[in-house]
Amino acid sequence: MKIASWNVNSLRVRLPHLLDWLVTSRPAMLGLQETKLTDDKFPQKEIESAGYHVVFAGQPTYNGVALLVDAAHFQPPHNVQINNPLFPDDQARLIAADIYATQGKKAMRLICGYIPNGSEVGSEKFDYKRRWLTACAAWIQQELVTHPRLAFVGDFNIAPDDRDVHDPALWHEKILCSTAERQHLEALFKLGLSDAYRLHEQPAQQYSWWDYREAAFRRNRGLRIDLILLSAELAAACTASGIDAGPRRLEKPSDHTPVWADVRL
DNA sequence: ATGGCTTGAGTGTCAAGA
Repeated sequence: MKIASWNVNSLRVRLPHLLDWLVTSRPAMLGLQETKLTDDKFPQKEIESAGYHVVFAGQPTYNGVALLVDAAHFQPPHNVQINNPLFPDDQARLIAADIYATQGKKAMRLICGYIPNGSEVGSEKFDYKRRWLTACAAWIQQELVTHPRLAFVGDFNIAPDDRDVHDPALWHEKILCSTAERQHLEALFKLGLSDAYRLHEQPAQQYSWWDYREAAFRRNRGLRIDLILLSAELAAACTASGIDAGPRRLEKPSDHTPVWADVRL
């Protein structure tokens, strides 16, 4: 069963890419970020026609997250939580749900997050990112108490270490790569979550995001900032993980590409 | 080099992303 995450950078523009990817990759569960749609404009029918249950939380212009679950194997999401109950936020950045198999067995708690970008180290938005991440860790800690099988997927807007950066010198202590941001990620690891990508051997220089400018994708000047974090129980059941750069090669792509982990459920 | 693309909003041009 494939668990995946994709920052689509406008679901209105990227819907054809998403529908194609659902057919070719058939993820069991998928978290989307940057849908950039209000809920009245969400393409629910198109996604349901592709065989997926979907829940979503949007706002005008920015942010927006969604969870897709394969309707052939799972019930519609239960106990849907939008945003962090410990952190009042007018930005739509988190959605969580309990996922049950059609036979009734609980599969996991699935959380999709669009972590703030932070703009620039030391800026007001950077401060928001840090407060957001502190509250996020407190909430995840609570969630793990009741949900030992937990997957937290999303655009974390943090490259875990220098292996995840095309040019570590260029990005040294810059936004997405600063020590402070990496410590927030470490705090999530200390709660017992693992970066699914690093559970398995991986080719060097694989990234999940490339700037639209200066032919960054062609030159593979990217960062790995889209992650699948698994609780210990799910990490033990993770058989493979990777990044699918295929959608980044299409016409009018998202600047992010899907990341995935295979988990025995 | 603070640009360089892309999106949404909205019709001129800017904010925001990473």
